Amino acid sequence: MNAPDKLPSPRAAAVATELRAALGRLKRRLREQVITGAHVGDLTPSQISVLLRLEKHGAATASSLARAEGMRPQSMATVVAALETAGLVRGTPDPDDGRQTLLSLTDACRKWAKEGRAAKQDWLSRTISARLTVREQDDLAKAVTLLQRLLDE
Amino acid sequence: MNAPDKLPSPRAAAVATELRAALGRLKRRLREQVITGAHVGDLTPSQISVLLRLEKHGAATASSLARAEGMRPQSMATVVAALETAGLVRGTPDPDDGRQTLLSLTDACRKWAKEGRAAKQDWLSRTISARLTVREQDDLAKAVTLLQRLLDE
DNA sequence: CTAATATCAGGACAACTGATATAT
DNA sequence: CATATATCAGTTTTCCTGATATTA
Repeated sequence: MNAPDKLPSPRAAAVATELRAALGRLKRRLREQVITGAHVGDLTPSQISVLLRLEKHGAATASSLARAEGMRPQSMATVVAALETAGLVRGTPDPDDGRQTLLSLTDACRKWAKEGRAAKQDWLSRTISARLTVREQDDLAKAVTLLQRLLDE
Repeated sequence: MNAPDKLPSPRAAAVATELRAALGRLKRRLREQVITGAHVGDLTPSQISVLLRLEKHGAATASSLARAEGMRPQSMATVVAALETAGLVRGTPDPDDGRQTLLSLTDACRKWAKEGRAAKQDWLSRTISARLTVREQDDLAKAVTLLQRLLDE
């Protein structure tokens, strides 16, 4: 992959700095949208992440989700509770292990995601679509996979 | 640029979703570092953003910084206060307008940034350097400028 | 008894809103 | 007086830690 340097290259440091700055601004912008817009499509990043994971890897317990997301089980419980009241996720007790509650997407959620209704009303999607060329959208997508690799440690 | 569609493309929606998810995880990881590590290099994204802006555009008031960052003046005041106690930023009263306090980087901050000492001890920089090829770092940098364009509205 | 899961209660942090003082 | 800046105080959100019950 890369030379196993102990010290980051100046380039890496610069990218990291700019990325941090952009991160803060993006976070504020997203929250702004969540608060002002009454759109269902504007879920918190944590909630989105959980839905995505359930869709990709199937049903899971709250604890395993918390581990996967690098979050405490108690925090994940809050996220899951929100998704349950929104009707996007459903919990069924595991017949084999009474401690666990298996979480899965509801049909309503699948339909909702498939139709893309959520995303289309979403500020970030709209902005990406409006201000970036298709080529640039590809670049951004590639960068996101790079980010995911960093986060999977 | 792009076709002025009212509805985002499916691609844009997908990128937005993944980006949101990555955002949440990255945010948690960064905070973790800020808390555990006593490194000076680990500032909050807001603080980084302010330093970057002062370096690029020169001295500014807290209010103008707040406008530029899309933040409330009161919130910015907290950020600035933290930077002042860290000795990275200094406020001098505007001789022409007694209401304003002009903020500028201290020499210590410039030196600190120039040496890159801050960034080199930083988790994000280290990880980018260690887990991404130089080519991929370029891709990431390009994507960050795209993000900045989105945020400048 | 030990380990894993779920849940309740309280705390820290960074943003927010509202209100007030001061200077132009 | 009207406007802009700075600041004080309280609220919200999302994560955190600690403690406790339940079940395998």
